[in-house]
Amino acid sequence: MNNFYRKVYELVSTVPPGHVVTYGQIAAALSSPRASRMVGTALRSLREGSPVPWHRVISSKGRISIQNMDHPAEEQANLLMAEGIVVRREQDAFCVDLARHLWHLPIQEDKN
DNA sequence: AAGGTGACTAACA
DNA sequence: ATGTTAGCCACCT
Repeated sequence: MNNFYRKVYELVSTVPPGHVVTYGQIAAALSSPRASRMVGTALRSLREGSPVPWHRVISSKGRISIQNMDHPAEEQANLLMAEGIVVRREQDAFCVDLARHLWHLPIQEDKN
């Protein structure tokens, strides 16, 4: 099934406020650890009114790697900080304290 | 229909 | 240590 996007959205939606997940985590949960780019692509296609907490998804190094002009990294950083997430300002990008806020994704049932 | 493009990652040089 | 390269695979031209 091509519900890849939908799965991504559902998975991201399970992340509670105050926590973050990485693209790789989601990709791995969808059984393709290296398909993390697809996760980013999926989030990129989200519209403004989307219920999906896209801002809780960051790179494996805890950096905000967003490249969407409509929603600059600074805005994502603000959204995260509004949830109590510790966001540090780096030279290039913002950095989230993974050890502190990384969320453990719900375990996926094994395939039939 | 076929090929290019990524809001990524991990492995190499 | 930083810079490149290859793999991923659904979506867009």
